Amino acid sequence: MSEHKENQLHQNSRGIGYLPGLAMDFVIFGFDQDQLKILLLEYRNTTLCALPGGFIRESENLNDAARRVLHERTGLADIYLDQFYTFGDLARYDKVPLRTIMQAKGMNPADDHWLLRRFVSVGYYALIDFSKAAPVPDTLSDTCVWYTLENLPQLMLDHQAIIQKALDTLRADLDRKLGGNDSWAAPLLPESFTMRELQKLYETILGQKLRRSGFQRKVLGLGILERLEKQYSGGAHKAPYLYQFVKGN
Amino acid sequence: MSEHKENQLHQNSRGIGYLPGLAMDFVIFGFDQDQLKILLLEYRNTTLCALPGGFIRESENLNDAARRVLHERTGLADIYLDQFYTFGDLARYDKVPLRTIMQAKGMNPADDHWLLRRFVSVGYYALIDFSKAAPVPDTLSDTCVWYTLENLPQLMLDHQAIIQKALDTLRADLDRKLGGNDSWAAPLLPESFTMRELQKLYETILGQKLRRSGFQRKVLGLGILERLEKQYSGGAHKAPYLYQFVKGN
DNA sequence: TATTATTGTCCCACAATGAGACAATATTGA
DNA sequence: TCAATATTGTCTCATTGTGGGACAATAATA
Repeated sequence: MSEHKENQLHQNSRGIGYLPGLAMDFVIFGFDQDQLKILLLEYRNTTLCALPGGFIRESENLNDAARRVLHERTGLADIYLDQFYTFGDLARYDKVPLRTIMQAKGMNPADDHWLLRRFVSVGYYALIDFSKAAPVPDTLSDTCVWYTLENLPQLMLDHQAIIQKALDTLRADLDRKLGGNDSWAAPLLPESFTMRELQKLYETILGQKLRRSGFQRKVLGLGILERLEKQYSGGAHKAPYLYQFVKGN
Repeated sequence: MSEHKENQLHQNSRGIGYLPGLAMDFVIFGFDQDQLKILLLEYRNTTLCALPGGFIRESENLNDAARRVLHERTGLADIYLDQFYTFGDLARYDKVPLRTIMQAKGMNPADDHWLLRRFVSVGYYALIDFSKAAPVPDTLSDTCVWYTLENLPQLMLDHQAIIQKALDTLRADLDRKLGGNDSWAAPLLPESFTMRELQKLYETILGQKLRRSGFQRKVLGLGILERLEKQYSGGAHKAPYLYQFVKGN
């Protein structure tokens, strides 16, 4: 829930107020070396990790706030961003780890400190270009770290469940998103890529192997790929074609 | 937005507080006479209609609040309920119609009255048994009225867009929901029904005609229907079988 | 120059789907 | 009483999509 954010007061020093009780959490996916990764925040002096999150300014659209926070955390703009669920269980909110973090930061918050009150959190997931991201931690956390999906650390609150839900949504929407003529996968891959790389991406997101011929047949049939010249530099085998997503349709 | 709810104060007379700035809106679907209908609230002395909505108590899970409000508005429990999107645009919130409604109720709210402030609203849609619902208006509205989808009146704020989004989600999820062994369609149909009725329901939700033989083949193949004896009472034609959803799986 | 790993393509069996044909049969009305 | 009518249950056929693998082509390596 991102209750850990850049300003320690609900009304920051420049007088910009945030909506009370409402937060956003981000599941930021990147793809590197055949692995799907997620950006997490770590807190020094604690073993706690959390999803990046943020708050909504009083005169800011919810989705604009999401883009703003994502830009602040990754340095990236024009991101593929999807709102997937809003988490509002009471049980999800546990004061203890938050207090631990704040105390590790030298704070001694009262029981009714706004950061310790209940939050409802809107979940977004984003697909970003791993190679272009320049992750920046927020003021409460110390580092941004990419974690592999299969190797996640202990997470704060219900962040594990949020990631699971994001992944479920991403998987369920994969095929439908492909049908559309929007190359959602573009940020996860280099400018041009081989069919194998694209298939690996699919397999990693879906968590299952796909058959080579079937995958090629299907994805080429969609007409979203443009075939380039071959690449003569790979391994000890026939050179694969390079592809890129057809632009601007 | 549902900023129009049972208590005029954010802290009601019994001292139960609500989360500030957060609301829920409901797109309540019913099915009657081959038509998909939506439950709307009307305000006397105004031409305004709105979706039913509600607020979340300070110590209440978000999804519990949704079930509670739905029960208050329809008298029904154990409802099929799906959270589909959270609406947080500034533009969606317009004070003018709300003030009109409150004034029609004899109120004269100050500019910073809590009901006139910005709300973020979590959208839910529900599928309910039209014949068993006993709609009850809230304190700000005067009547509950079922409207046909194709014949919606002018709606407050962004409620038209909320309905559209709910419908899009419902359509997109139809087939996936079928795959699961949960008979989501049950509340929309009588206890037992003919294949034609089920097909009509599908066609109405999807907004398109389906082929008879294909529909039968597909839906029977799912194994979610139990065939009963024939019904001898219909029109001037061969009697159709009756079906019901197989229970408890 | 032979080996090796991987690629591009093709093939076949089978399942799913689109579109329709046709006999069966309650009710209606002559 | 019985033909007409509207609808139903089922079947067929062509077309398309999918699972699973075969096979030759070929860039690097040994």
